[in-house]
Amino acid sequence: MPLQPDQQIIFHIDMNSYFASCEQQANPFLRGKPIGVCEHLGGIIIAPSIEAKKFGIKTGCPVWEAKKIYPKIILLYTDPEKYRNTTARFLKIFYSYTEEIEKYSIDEAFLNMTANLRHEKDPWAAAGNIALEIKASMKKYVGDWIRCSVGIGPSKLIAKIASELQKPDGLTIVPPDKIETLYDRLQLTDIPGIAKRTERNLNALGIKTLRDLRDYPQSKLVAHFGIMGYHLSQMGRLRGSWRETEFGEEAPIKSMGHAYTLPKTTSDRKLALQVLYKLSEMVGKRLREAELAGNIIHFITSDKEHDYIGQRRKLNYFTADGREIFMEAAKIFENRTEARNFRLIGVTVGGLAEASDQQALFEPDRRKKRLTTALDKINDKYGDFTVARIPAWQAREVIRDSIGFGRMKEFKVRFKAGKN
DNA sequence: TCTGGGGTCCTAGGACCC
DNA sequence: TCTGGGGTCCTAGGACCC
Repeated sequence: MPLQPDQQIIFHIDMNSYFASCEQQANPFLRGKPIGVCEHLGGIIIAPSIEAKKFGIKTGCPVWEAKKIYPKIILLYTDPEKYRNTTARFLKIFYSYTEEIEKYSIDEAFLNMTANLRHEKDPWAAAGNIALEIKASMKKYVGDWIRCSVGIGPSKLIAKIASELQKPDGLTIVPPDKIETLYDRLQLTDIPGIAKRTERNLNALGIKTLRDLRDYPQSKLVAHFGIMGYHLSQMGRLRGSWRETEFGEEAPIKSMGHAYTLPKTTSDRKLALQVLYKLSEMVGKRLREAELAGNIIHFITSDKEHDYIGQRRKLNYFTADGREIFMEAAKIFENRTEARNFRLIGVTVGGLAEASDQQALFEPDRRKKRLTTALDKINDKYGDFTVARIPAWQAREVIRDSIGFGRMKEFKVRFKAGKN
């Protein structure tokens, strides 16, 4: 039966064990082997390969535990650029089918295929064939080891749920008349938007299954959860999803930040400030590259017990200057004297606007702008932190000592403002 | 050896304004 | 005499996603 005018066919395509697969694609030696991608060895496995998953190593498993489960696991550090390049390649394939794409994350996307299938006699079967075609193209142009699971349904929510049902290398089609069968297969936490916390709250109301949620009076959910109750009720009916955005529109970037987990918890405030300085410069650089500037500085730290302390402050100016970001974040840090032990340090800039729109507020000082541009050029050429400015305040020492911190190069270059 | 790093959205209270 | 009501902005924190 052809599609009704108001019906849609949405694909959700989700890469399997993405970061690990990219590594296996890049290096034949790793193929077919249990590997794990991590940020550092004291951390967690961000992406176990399909082979590692067979041993029971899951995403989020601490590295030491993974080693206990399978001592010969091959560990690799993340290589974001590699993953971004691979993503660009599979998106190119998707765009050859439709412009109506929502990039949901680095390894998944929604495709609105309605227009492609509108005139098919059996659009759902035809959808399956297109999915197989896309998979074949992926194998050919992206690589054998980048496998994906495709979910096809009448809405983003159903498509997303469908793609989860069969992994790896899956294909699951859920036409409208099959939605009902999902209730036998899904738990509350299989619905995107319902995680542990919400599940616990629902359980407290006697809601244990997705059917329970569907049959629970919406008015009672709203009375209990406020607007969330309405969304939960919709989720129980497998309708909508409040996080959905429009197809084809790039969502503007709202915040940009970096965080770093120290190898060990420390109470050394100076070290924490050094980390903060480096992170601030990294954020500033990214903002400038994106031609953005922001006016909200959000500093965050957590201790060994993962107790987070965060504080944000709105500035009366816009900035994309790492040094300014650092000084504002450091002010917040200095005020939070109750934070004594540090494991994680983070800084995020929000309230983003396009730098060109904010020119007057953003860089009132043209000399400073020239300086920033010149510094960026040098650092692009010779590596980050080849040159850095030292602010004339009490943290001068912090920044001076930061040169050489972590991956920074130990260059010290005298640099005068305005001469380049 | 004891849990990443990038984000988004929502809430709720207080300040402030008219 | 015994405390309006609506709106906006700001901020910290919670929950969730990949």
